[in-house]
Amino acid sequence: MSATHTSVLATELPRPVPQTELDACPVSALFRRLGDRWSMLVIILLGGRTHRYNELHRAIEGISQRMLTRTLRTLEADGLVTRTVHPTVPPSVEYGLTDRGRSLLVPISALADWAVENQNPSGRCGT
Amino acid sequence: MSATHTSVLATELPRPVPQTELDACPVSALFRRLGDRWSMLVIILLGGRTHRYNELHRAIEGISQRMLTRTLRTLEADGLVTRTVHPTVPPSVEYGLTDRGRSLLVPISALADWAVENQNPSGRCGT
DNA sequence: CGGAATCCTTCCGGATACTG
DNA sequence: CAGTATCCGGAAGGATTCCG
Repeated sequence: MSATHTSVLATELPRPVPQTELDACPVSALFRRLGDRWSMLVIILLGGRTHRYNELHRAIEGISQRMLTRTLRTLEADGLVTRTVHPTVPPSVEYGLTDRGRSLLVPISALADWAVENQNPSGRCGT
Repeated sequence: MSATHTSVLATELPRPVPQTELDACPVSALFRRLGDRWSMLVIILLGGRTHRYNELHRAIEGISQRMLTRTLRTLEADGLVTRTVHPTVPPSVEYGLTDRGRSLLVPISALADWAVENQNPSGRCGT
């Protein structure tokens, strides 16, 4: 295919973003991933026990159906959350943490301890 | 002050968001706070040694001046980063971590270990 | 009950230009 | 050198409606 042409009309991108090693930082990527509005709250709630969809919806209080579904689906795709559909009528869907999800709770709780001691006062998670 | 009037032309907000206990979760708030595009990278870089402004600007490569300044100022306001102005000419500004900032690196590194083992392969931070 | 689809607003963050 | 000021596009996320 005409080899390495590097013509003036270059096909290469006009430097959209040089993230060659930006998101290569794993902990930065993880913070970005879980730093959205709801992911951490869902993980912490599911860390206690499994929850059904509407159970999460009421427990979090303020999340929209749209965002609850999106958050759960993304966490599932990341291998942190399990989704179990019970084919009853009406349907029942139960969410929980995977082994990886539970293993994440360990460093999370270390960070939580730091947050409680160093940041805002009166901190509870609503669990 | 005409007591609790609650007039029809109420001055109160139309329910902006019921975050009574949403951001009350300290670890969720911390993730939100550090889950932006640049904060973690800046913290990690400053964890190695102090840096001058343009030093950070070149090291991160992709951050705009606007966001670098904003990120540093917010981290400073949170008591995680120090800002030292040397009144030379041309001016020189040095950034570093506070004691609190360094203490944060401990639980961060635990999370970093988890991220390296469980998430994306080939992870380095560019330090 | 547990969503999906659509619309609409807010805000994060990049690009650019200028300054002490 | 170390910022500030302004403009602007895209992504995040809420509200509402409809569906199996």
